[in-house]
Amino acid sequence: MNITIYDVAREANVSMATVSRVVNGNPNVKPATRKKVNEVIERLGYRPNAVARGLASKKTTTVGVIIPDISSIFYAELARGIEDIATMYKYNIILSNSDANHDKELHLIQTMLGKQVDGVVFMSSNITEEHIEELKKSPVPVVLAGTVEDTEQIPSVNIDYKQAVMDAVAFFEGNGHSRIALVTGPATDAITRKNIMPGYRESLEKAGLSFEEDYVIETDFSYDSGVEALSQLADLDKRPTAIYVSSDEAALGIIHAAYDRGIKIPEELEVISSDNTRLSLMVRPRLSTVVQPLYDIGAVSMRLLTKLMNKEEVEESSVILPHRLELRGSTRN
Amino acid sequence: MNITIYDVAREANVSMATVSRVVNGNPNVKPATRKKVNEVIERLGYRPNAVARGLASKKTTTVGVIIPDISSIFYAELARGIEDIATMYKYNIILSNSDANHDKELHLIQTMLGKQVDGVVFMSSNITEEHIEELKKSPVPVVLAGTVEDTEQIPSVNIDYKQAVMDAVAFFEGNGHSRIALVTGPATDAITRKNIMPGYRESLEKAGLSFEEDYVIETDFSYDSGVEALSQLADLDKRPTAIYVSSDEAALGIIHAAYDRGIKIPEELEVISSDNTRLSLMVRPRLSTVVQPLYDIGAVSMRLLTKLMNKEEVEESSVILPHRLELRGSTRN
DNA sequence: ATGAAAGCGCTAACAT
DNA sequence: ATGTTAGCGCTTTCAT
Repeated sequence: MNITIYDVAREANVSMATVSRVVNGNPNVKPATRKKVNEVIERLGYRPNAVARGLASKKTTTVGVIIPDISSIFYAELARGIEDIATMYKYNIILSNSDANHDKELHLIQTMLGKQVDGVVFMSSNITEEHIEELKKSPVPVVLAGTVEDTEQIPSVNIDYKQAVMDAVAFFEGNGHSRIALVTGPATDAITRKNIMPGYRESLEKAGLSFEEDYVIETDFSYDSGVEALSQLADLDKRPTAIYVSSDEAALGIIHAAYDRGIKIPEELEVISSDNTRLSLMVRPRLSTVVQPLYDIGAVSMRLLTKLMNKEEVEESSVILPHRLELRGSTRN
Repeated sequence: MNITIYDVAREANVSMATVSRVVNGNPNVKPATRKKVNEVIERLGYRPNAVARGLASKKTTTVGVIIPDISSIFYAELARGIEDIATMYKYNIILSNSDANHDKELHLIQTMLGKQVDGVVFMSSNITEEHIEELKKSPVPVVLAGTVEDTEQIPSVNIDYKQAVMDAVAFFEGNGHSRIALVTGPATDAITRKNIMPGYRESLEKAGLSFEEDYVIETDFSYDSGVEALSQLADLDKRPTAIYVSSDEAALGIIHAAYDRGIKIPEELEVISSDNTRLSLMVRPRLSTVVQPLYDIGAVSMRLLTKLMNKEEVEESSVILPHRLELRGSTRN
């Protein structure tokens, strides 16, 4: 049997209410009493039971984090930002991988709510109506991190993904390219579908360039799919001279596949990647990238969630963080 | 106010005990009753309160995971293994980053135990006596994942790190090298100190090679420190012709720094790395590595923990998983 | 400043 | 097969 507040109360000759006050830093305790109680706590090695506390107070100081895959470098950085801010505000995190699976996501939401989390940070590559309905029904606040949801019914933190692509394509155009390819994520990825693709088409149009079906390759963001993408692109009659890739890992695949084929980067092919994970520095030439502040997206999401949990007013619940182009060796600058 | 078991009981004209039985799949319920109760549960959208359940049953189906840094590729893979098996056994995970900080680790253990986790998976680069004492005092089982603790007082899952180095050095020796360098982690890293270093020295001795102070470089496992390590090594009068690196990320730094200096790999310099994270495939030439089954270490740790939590007998609580050498482009095979 | 007592929502005997 | 009841270890009024 563990030491309870009751044991402490008895040993210290006070009521459990007083022990509770001491433990919770309630000022209405005589210093002498406080001291005595603290001594007993120390001596007995009393450790408050957070579950009992949670039941009585209806607060668990725990937030749920639903993430597609923690072993992905991209999401791991987001998660780190989330966790750091959570810790700062004395929250713990229940972390679960969804593998971007629709049903798992829905199920995890239920599990988290069942565990009485005080809030949820939700990451997904594709939010459906069903998700939104579920999330809106949540008795505790939910924040989407790096996850788009057009209707803006759920608070979220993102960058302007569309503008990011447009910046990259504009850069390519400025460098005189007319054959600009796009290596994206899968069509199931909402950001790909709703932001990247439209941004790409729009900027081509703006530049007076025609859209070429062949210049768009869908990947699963992986290194291997990047390798494969380059090989498709390189085999084209009119091989593209610039590629925007929406994941660093795939970009590494592209760089290496180009290397294997003797295609010189950036002389014969310029590459701009997205994300700017540490991976972008772990390749030669180093990747020019759109800087997505992943850690910050996580951190700001969690910060926003703390405000929501605290019922503070938030001026804007759809936060757009700034992005920028970081030019390194994979482009001619 | 949320729907409680009591609301369901009233609506279904049964006692709360029956509702509890239905929810928990207790067979002692008439099918008709079960059906009725389930309908009410569905209609009311009843969701059991895990906190109340935890208080009453003294089980939270939650385990604590203390990890140095989830954004490190190495640990993220371990974490994924842990989480997958946890999910398989219906546990959730409270995940916290310790930054390998001694006090934070100790504090996190307390926090987790306060939250009444049913068990803990602990990862650390350096376990002290104090850790062991704390961990032994834990009322719930603890398993160390990828974390060495000589006294074997705490169950753990690892590979034979010493033998791994020795295998690598033996391979180098077989390839005719006599100038074999070691790029390790920091001296604060227990595996470095107690396994890697002794393994390195021992295999040199075995091979009749003398130990050269200059051939050992400590890093913080990072890419940049790998770059720096190579530059130190390359500047030596007797430049080493083979390097064993105990982290993939640092190994990439080494490969690229060598490339920048025009040192040909594997012709002029052979490199074997550790870990075998996906990083090892994201570089040219691809890294030959000691395969550390990171995901499996995590998975087996969690599996072991479930047995311990379940009070099952475990034959061996210090599990050593097999490792092997995977030879790729960074060595002459 | 301190204590008494009523829950929080559930599980787990124990009855029936 | 179902109901009754006593906790689980706290927080939180409400008294004093």
